[in-house]
Amino acid sequence: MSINTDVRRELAAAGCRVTEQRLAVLEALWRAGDHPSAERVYHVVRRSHPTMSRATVYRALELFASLDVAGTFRAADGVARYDPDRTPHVNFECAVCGRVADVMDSRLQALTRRTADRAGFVLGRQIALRGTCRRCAVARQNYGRRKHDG
Amino acid sequence: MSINTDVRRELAAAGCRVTEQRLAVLEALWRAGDHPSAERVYHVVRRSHPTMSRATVYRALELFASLDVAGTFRAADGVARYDPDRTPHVNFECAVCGRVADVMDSRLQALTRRTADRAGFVLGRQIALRGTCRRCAVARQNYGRRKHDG
DNA sequence: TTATATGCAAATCTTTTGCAAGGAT
DNA sequence: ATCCTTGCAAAAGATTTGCATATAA
Repeated sequence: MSINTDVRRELAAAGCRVTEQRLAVLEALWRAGDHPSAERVYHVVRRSHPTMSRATVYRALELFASLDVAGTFRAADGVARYDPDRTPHVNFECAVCGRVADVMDSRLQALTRRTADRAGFVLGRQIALRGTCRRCAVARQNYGRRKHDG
Repeated sequence: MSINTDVRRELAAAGCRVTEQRLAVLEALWRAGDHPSAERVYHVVRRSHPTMSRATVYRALELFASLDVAGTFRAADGVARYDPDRTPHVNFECAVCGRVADVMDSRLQALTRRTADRAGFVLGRQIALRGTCRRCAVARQNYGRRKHDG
């Protein structure tokens, strides 16, 4: 049971058609590596499907996200990012540079889910935490408090 | 020492000028209530300053965020939100409707910060967790798995 | 006085949408 | 045969930017 097979099943269950384009977007999402934007997926998919349009890529990614075949979140710059990895894990997102670190920590996951539950929230498979990566934190320490650069 | 005074100091320390507009945006940010967008702050500030431009509001909010006078994050819809509350707390953000629940949980905060530290991340005063609020989770259960609505 | 901030309008950038043609079931 | 998808181009919506003018320090 490949991912491909799983997705075919998901699509069928949702009454959606299995098209060449959707499968290509899915593959590109995996190939694209680390939490790619729609634009990045578009460029990767273009290598094998030079005529595919942006609209199709955007629509496929949105469909995958709605079916929970892919995860999605907005980076600090407002651009949507997609994540094909549906294993439960914690994402630390850097609010400055956008870098994302995947962390498996079952204790954090358990406590987080319990607290969310008390607050009336349900967390998805991916738990997202926004912060600043050490590199950006250091850079900010050195230059940040001096002067706002207009 | 009012917030106003604090911000005057912050601005001065950064070499930025204290203007009528910036103070008005700050006040509107507090008045606007729950995690407003720039557009919302603009409308609130307009009530007292009918000639102020959107650009000024956007610039002021960005400045406040960069000085850590306000918190900022992107809602699921890609729109920037601002938060004047700089007390350490956890924000649960609903990825579907955008609702945000503020939670004070020192144990979660402590564990989260410790884990972040191990992953090479520094968390800000606000820790953001993305999930689905119960209302949206229930709605999804009822309608979600049926058919993707084009 | 002098660098910084504002207002306006235009530009930019991501994402969405209407519609006719193509394709899956 | 039917209804979903695609591609294209235009639209939409948020945010940013260039520039002349106004203003805080």
